[in-house]
Amino acid sequence: MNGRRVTVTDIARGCGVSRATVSLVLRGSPLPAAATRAKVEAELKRQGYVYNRAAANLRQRRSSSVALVINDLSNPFFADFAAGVDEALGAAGYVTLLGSTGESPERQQRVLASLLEHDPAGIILSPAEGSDGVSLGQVLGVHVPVLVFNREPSHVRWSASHWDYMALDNRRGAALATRHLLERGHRRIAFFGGHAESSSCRDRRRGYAEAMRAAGLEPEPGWLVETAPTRLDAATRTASLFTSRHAPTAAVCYNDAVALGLMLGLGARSLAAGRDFAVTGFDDIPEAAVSTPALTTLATDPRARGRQAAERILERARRPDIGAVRGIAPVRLIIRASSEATIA
Amino acid sequence: MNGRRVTVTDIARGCGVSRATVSLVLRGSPLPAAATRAKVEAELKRQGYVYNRAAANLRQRRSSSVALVINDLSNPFFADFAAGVDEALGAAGYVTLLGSTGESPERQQRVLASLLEHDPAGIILSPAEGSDGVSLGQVLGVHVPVLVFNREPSHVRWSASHWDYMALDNRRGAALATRHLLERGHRRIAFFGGHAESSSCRDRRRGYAEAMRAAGLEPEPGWLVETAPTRLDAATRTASLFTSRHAPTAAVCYNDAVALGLMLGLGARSLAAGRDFAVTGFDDIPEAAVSTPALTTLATDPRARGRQAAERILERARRPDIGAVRGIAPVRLIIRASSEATIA
DNA sequence: GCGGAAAATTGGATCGTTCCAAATCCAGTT
DNA sequence: AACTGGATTTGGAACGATCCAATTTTCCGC
Repeated sequence: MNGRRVTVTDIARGCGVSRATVSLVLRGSPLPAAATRAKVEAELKRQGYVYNRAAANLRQRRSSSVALVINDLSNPFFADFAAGVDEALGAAGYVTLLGSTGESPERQQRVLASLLEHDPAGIILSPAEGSDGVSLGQVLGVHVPVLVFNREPSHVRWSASHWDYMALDNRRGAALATRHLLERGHRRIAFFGGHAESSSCRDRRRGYAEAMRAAGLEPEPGWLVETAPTRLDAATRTASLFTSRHAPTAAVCYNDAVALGLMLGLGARSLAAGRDFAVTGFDDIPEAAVSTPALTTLATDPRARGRQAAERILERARRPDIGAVRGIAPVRLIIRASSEATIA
Repeated sequence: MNGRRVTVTDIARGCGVSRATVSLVLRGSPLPAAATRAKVEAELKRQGYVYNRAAANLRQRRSSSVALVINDLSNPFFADFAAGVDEALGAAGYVTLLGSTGESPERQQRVLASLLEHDPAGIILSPAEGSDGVSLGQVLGVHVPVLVFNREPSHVRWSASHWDYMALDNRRGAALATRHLLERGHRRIAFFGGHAESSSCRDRRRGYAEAMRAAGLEPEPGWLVETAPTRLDAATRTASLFTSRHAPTAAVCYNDAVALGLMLGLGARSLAAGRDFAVTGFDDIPEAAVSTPALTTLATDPRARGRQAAERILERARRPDIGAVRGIAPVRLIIRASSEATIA
C-alpha cells in the first residue's frame, strides 16, 4: 500500500525522453513518432501510471467536474435525476461532485461553498425547500454557470440573473389530469396534497384551477387539501376530503406518493380507488404502474431531465456568453385504472 | 459572467502583504498578527476570493475527496446509502465524487478509471452485478483504500487483499424471517426471488436453508424460485410457486421489491397475503410500512451503513497501515401484517 | 555531402497554493 | 547604542501537469 505516486517525470526518466514528450503521448497528440509513443506507453503500463487530472486542470485553467446538489436523494424522482446527470456527464468525460442537502437551506449553503472550492465547470442545483435566492447568489457568485432544477428559490429576479431554470410543466400537467377527470364526468374534483407555498405545488394548483374554470366550475376551498408530500401524511389526511356535504368524487394529487397515500386512506374508508373515487398522481414513479389499482399519472422521465440538465450546463460552460434559459419540460398523461371511476 | 479567478496573489497585492501571509490567514494559522489578519480578511471579502482546493491539494500531496461508485442509484436502498456516505463525508470536510454504473461491469471499469484520475482519498464501491475482482484489482491498483459494499465481486482473494468489505447480515436475516414463519406454524416455506448467483442471494438462501434444517425440514427444489430482483418480474413468476402438489404456504422473499411483487401476484390469484399466505421481505424500504398488507421485513438502515462506510474509508485514508476489515452489519426483523397467516 | 524544410523533441516558465529557511521587526536589556 | 530573542513576515522552490518557443533530428532532392 501507498508507494509514492508515479508522475510524468518518472516515466520520462524511465524511458529516456522529456516530460513534454510523455505529456504529448498521454494526450494522444499525433506529434510523437510511433516508436517513441510505443516506448512511452510501455513504460506507462510498466510503472502503473495514473493521470493526475487536478494538476492538468490547474495548468490548463479548466475544470473537468460539475457539481450536483440534490435536496433529497432518497426520493426516487431526484435519485433518478441524479443518475441521468451522472450518466451524461460521464459520457462527456466529466465527473460528478455530489452534494445532498436533506432539504436544509443552511446545509445547502455550506455544501455549495465547499463544492465551489473544487472549481466545478458548472452547478446543477435542485434547491432545498425554503431556499432563498439572495443567499444563493451570495455563495454562488457570478463566475460559475448555474442551472436550477425543479423549484424556484424565493427572491430570484430571473430577468436579471444568469441562472438557467429547468422545471416540469406542472401547470399543464395538472390541467391535463383535471381535464381527464372532467371528461369522465366528474364535477367535484379536489386538489390533494403538497405544501401550498412550494413553487411546484402552486403551479400544479394553478393548472388545476384553470382547467376547472375553463369547464365553468369554481373549486371550493374544502377541495384544496395541504399535506406533506409523503405517502404517510397523505393517508392520514384523507378524512379531510369528506367533511363537507359537497365531498369530491375525484382528486388530482400533488404527486404519486400523495396519490398512493390517498388510495390507502380511501381503502381504510372502504372506498375503492378507481371504482368509487378517481385518483391521479404526478411523476410516474415505478410503483405507479404496479399499485392496485394502477395509478393514472403524469410521466416526467427524471432520468432524461438529468441528462438534459447535464448537457445544458456543459454547453454553458463551453460558451459562457450564451444567455440563460427557462426550460419547461413536457409531461405525458398516462391513463391507468385509478381514474376509471366515472360519474354518469 | 466569467472574470478571471481571484487568487492569493491578487489578495496579497491588494493589501500589501506577501502570498505566504495570505495563505496563513486562509488556513487560520495563529502566526499572523491580529491587525494583519483583519486586513487580509477584509480584502478576501472585498474581492470575493474563492479558495482553490485543487491547487492546495497538489502542493500538500493530499486529497479532499472520496469516490462513491453505485451500481443502481434508482434503487432507494442504494440512494439512501449514498445519502449517508455524502452526509458523513461532508461533515468531515470531504467531497463526494459520484459514479453510477447502472449494473454494468464495463461501465464500472471506465467510471473507476476516470474517478481515480481525480486522486480520491479512498473509494467506496457497491459493485455492479457480475463484477470481476481481477479486473477491479487492475484498475484500482494498490495505492488507494477501497471499501466494497453489499456484494462480493467474483475471484477476490480477501485474505490477500487490502480491501475492506461491508455487507448486511444476509444469512442471519433470512434465518430470522424463516424462524418467524416456522413459529407461526408454517412447514412448507419457499425462498422466492433474486438471482441465485449473486452473493447476497446465496447468503440469504443459506440462512433460510439452515433455519429450515434446524427445524428438521428439508427445502424442496420447487420452493426455490429465481427472479430478477424487481417487483414486475416477481409478480409474473408467482405462478411457479403453485405448480407442485406441495405448494408452499409462506415465502421468505429475496427483498422487499420481490415481496411486493409476490403480493401483487397472489392478489391476481385471489390469495390475500397475510391471510392466506405469509410473506416476508428484506430491506424495509419506505413503502413496506404502508403497503396493504404492511410487509414484515428486515430493517437494514442503509443511511447508517453509508455513514459507517464513509467513516471507515476516512480512517483508512488517515492510517493506511491498519488492516482490512470484514464488517457484517446487523439487521432487525420488523413484524407486520403480511406474515400474520398462520397454520394451525 | 549539403541546404533546407518538415518532423520530432525539449527546456523552462507557468497554473494557485503551501512549505521552509531565512529575513525583518520590535520591545526590553545591558 | 549594541544586543537579544520572540513574534511576524517573506522570497523562492516546490506539487504534477501543460504550453510555447526554440532546438535537434530526420529526410529529401540535387
